[in-house]
Amino acid sequence: MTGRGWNTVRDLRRGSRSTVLRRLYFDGPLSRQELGALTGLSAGSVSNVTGELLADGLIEECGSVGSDGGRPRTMLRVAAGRARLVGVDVGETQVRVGLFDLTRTELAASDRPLTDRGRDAGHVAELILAGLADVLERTGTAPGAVLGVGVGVPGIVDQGAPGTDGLGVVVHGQTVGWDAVPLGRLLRAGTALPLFVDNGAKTLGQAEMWFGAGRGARHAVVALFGSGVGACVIADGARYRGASSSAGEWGHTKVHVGGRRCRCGARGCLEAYVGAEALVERWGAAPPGDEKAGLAALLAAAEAGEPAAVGLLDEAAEYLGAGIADLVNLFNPERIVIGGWAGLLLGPRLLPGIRAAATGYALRFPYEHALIVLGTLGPEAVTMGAATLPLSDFLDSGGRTPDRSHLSDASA
Amino acid sequence: MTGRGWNTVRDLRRGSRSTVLRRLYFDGPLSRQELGALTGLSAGSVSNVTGELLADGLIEECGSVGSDGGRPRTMLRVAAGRARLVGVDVGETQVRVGLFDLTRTELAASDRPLTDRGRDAGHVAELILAGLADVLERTGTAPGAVLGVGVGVPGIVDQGAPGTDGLGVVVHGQTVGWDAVPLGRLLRAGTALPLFVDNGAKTLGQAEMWFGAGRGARHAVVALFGSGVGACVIADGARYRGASSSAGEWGHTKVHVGGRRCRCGARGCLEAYVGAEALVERWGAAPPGDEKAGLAALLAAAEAGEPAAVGLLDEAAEYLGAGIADLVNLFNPERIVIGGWAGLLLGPRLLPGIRAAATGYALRFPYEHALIVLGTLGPEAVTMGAATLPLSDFLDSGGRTPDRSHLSDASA
DNA sequence: GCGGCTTACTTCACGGCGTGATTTAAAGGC
DNA sequence: GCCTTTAAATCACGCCGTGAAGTAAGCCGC
Repeated sequence: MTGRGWNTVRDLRRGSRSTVLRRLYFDGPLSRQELGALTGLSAGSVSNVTGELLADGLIEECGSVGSDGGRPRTMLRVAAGRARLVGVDVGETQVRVGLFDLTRTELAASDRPLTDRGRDAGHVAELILAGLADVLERTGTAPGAVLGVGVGVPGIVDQGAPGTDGLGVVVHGQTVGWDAVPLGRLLRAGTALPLFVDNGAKTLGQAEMWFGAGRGARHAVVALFGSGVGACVIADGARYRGASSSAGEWGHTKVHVGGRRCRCGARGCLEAYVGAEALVERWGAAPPGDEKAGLAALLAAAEAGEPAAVGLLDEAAEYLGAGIADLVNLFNPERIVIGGWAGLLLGPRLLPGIRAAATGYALRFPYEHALIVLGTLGPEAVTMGAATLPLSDFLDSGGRTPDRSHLSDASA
Repeated sequence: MTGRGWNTVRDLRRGSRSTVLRRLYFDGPLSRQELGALTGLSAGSVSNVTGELLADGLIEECGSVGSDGGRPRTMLRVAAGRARLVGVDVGETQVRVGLFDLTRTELAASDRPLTDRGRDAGHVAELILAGLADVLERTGTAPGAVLGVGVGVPGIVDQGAPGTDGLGVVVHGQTVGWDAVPLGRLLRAGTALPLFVDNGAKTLGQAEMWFGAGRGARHAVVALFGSGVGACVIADGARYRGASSSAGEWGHTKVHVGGRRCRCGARGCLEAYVGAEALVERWGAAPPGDEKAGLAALLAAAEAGEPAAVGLLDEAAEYLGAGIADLVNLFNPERIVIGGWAGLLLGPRLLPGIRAAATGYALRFPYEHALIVLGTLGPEAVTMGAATLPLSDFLDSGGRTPDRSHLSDASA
């Protein structure tokens, strides 16, 4: 433990650069003037810092707007083309690799279906590396232009010792049969790019917070409703990770002590009642195999008024409302975003029921301060969310382009 | 929004002073040498900062220890007598005001029973102010020597606009019938001292974290088990408050959707199964009136092997274990501390059952990183916890003794 | 179409910061 | 009594953000 690592005047500068860069990234083109008001920096410092960022090519001027008879404001924005980001979604049926510019425009993507070796981590690592090489080559992107590779995976991600550049990352994915898979090491063997690995649900949540329904909230919970149920907690503007990066396992909250058995082994988990897998299984009338098709069929049956389906969905709304009430009581967020592919599908139908149930189950005071909304991003946002991992690092560092000259000849 | 308020070199100094002061406060006497290693500051800066703090009288030298043939280290510690703190516990039957020195030695205390006007906030404010004047007078403490008054109250505390020095504090206490009580304004009318108000459970949790079973943990949850059930969440070393300061309402987590009715109006809350009030009521064999005596009687009956009592407590352990599993899954803490007066009473008996239940209900990975322990502080720690509120402000500010010259003639 | 006005931005002297090298202080060992 | 060892103080240096003063670049009234 070495204090808080905020000791030197140099850190002050890094902080200023980071603040300015973040503002420009999220709040679009801004003049130096506005930047000063927004960041609390003096006009002199803003000039100084923006001058540096301009010289580094990280930001650029983009026109000017008149100002009431005075000198017009020169607008500044992040230079989109300066660097690129890679996001990877390790899903249940495929591995998707996306290449983005800094303003999250997708330049290329590569989908590779998981074969039956899908549970083999080495195979997954190969697919990731192949997809990475593919998108880099197709877009003619030099490895040095890539800020980093963010990977969203199923399961709990143990970040290992800090400062090892992702090398110590270990993944525990009970549902895909990964037990302490050293994904960091597997990937590091094939690329020298900076690596950032996190749980896929968390990267989707991050995307929803940065670009979707969570924008602007400082305290929020993104509830992810898919085959299972998870959550991504944002406390004071930052992902809340907990002691070992596994915070937010909402799906295994107990809603019926001693109740229905869950795939995690315990009884009475929320997931055992409202997870897509559980819903389809409990309905029993869906063609087996394709979970998404099954859930869509369940929804269609409910829309058609079939009592069993209606009852199941009403019950799911009730349980989700109770689960969300727990989140409201415990985290006191200003916003709850319902995302995930199942949330996207069932959300419009379930939302009124969820709100009604949550109203009854949550404490009045925190509930009055919380807004329950549906996510606005589709499932393809997982890659984008994964790409926010290196992006976040980039913004935190104030736009340091790390010295990666060793990459010039190393292949990606 | 004005950036992060960490802009000037002056803030850097404040940060250094704060870091050094915190270290000295929590990790006892330290030499400048050790201080450097622990804070990450260079030897020069440590000398500089400690010199300043010595000149301000905030710290003092206390002997020296030899060092292997070299110049001996001069030890430094916080000067206990330099300033004083007041902590107030607004309980269900009395108001307790405690005066402490900086090292939390209690110099004086004043208990005032709540009359039947206990639900009247104005009356409570009068008792607090009377107790405050009492302890100050008995110890001959000048108001200017008091860093601030921390008050722990039942209910949810809305801090109001920041920077108003507690003036905007409003308390919503459903259980004591307080609806939007402007406690800040009521107290400000009687004292000019800095005010800090928070939920009593949270102040007790803070005390447990600083001086009790939570010491040293960065991520922890203090589960408070009393008449009702609450929790104090510590994320990354700091109290997690949420959007409107009401985070941690663990007692109303749903353990049985649609189950037993809770005093909050909802059904199936944890509190309705394991709160002391609920336990005594469900047992039915206790003399009415005194809840603590009733719970003690229940415990005695269980120790004597009476089946109804044993069953009730076993069930409570099961529910508490499930509730703690929820906390482990959602917050991923490294430690869970069970506190509160009922926790103090029943803890030793319930702990094995709680651990067994939590093992089964929590996910394996986060549970392996979490330790469930009993609190070590008695209920009188609420006042001490309340006193940590001004203390925390003092340490954060790097030991600024705020300019309160206007207090010299103002009575407390 | 020219001087004044308004607004945006840049420049710069200043005080303050932490660092790291150097110097001074204070012990023990021989 | 001198050398070694360790702790702490001192100081020049480079860098920071501020705030005041100066400059750039448009409008407006005449």
